[in-house]
Amino acid sequence: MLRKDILKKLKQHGVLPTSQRVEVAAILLARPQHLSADQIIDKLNGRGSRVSKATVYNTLKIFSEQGIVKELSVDSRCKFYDSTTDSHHHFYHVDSGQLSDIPESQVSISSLPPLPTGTEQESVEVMIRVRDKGR
Amino acid sequence: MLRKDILKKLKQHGVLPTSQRVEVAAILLARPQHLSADQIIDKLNGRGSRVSKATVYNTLKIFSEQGIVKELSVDSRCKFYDSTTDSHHHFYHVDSGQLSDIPESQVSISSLPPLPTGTEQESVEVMIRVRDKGR
DNA sequence: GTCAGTGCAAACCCTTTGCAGAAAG
DNA sequence: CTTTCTGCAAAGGGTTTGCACTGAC
Repeated sequence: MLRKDILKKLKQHGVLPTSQRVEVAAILLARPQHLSADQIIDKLNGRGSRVSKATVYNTLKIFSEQGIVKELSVDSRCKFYDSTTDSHHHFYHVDSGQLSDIPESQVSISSLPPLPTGTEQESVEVMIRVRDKGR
Repeated sequence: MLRKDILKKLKQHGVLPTSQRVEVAAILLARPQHLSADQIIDKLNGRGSRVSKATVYNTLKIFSEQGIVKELSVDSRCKFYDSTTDSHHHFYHVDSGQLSDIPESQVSISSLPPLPTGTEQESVEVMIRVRDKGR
């Protein structure tokens, strides 16, 4: 994603594009991926950017509140931030903790239960947990 | 669940049924439900049981390792322990953080993607996120 | 100038660990 | 008796908060 498009995206979502926010966005939005705050901090350090830990956390919180990224709670140890905000499904590799996307089109659900009274559906997500063969 | 059946269940899973473990099991296995460690501690205190925080955590860890309960990571703030260990699906009420079960039979998935090479399926779980209507 | 964003460290919360004492087989 | 479990307090790891400083409009 080009810097120009990142600036546009942040503004579209009502987020002031400060240099630190653009740096975080440039890493996370580079491709469809799932990164933890920690992984993002490592990547920032790797490219010589100086963004403090707290700012990364604050930025990710703002991004997910504004719908720029999607927060995932798969592992109770840490949150993951998904650069793909559309509804989609995931493989979760339990041995490595690695998440990967499954396009919505590759899963079809033919029946669902009625929703609890007074609620409306926000999303339906399928998680396929996999492990290394023959463990 | 009767105390006698709890003792049996713990033994079946190779867990020594100490009094603290039986107390924790009695609360969690009372009905199909999802409780956090904290909620269990509150309930123990409420009924006047004296089980330390660390012991509750250690006990829950042992229970989930031995398949007596199922550990769920829905909320990154805390783990939930599910008294239903069979494969099943969940509603997640995003406003309240409340989880509820969906029997496996009420969801049918008609197509799934191929698994990543070298992996085997551990489980397929559907999470339906719902929110209060007209928020 | 004013208001929002940043950096740092300290605070926080849930969970795990270490160790001495207690209990189970 | 030996091994395992318990309780407490302290450590741990990820995340959030408070506050002075900096920077944007």
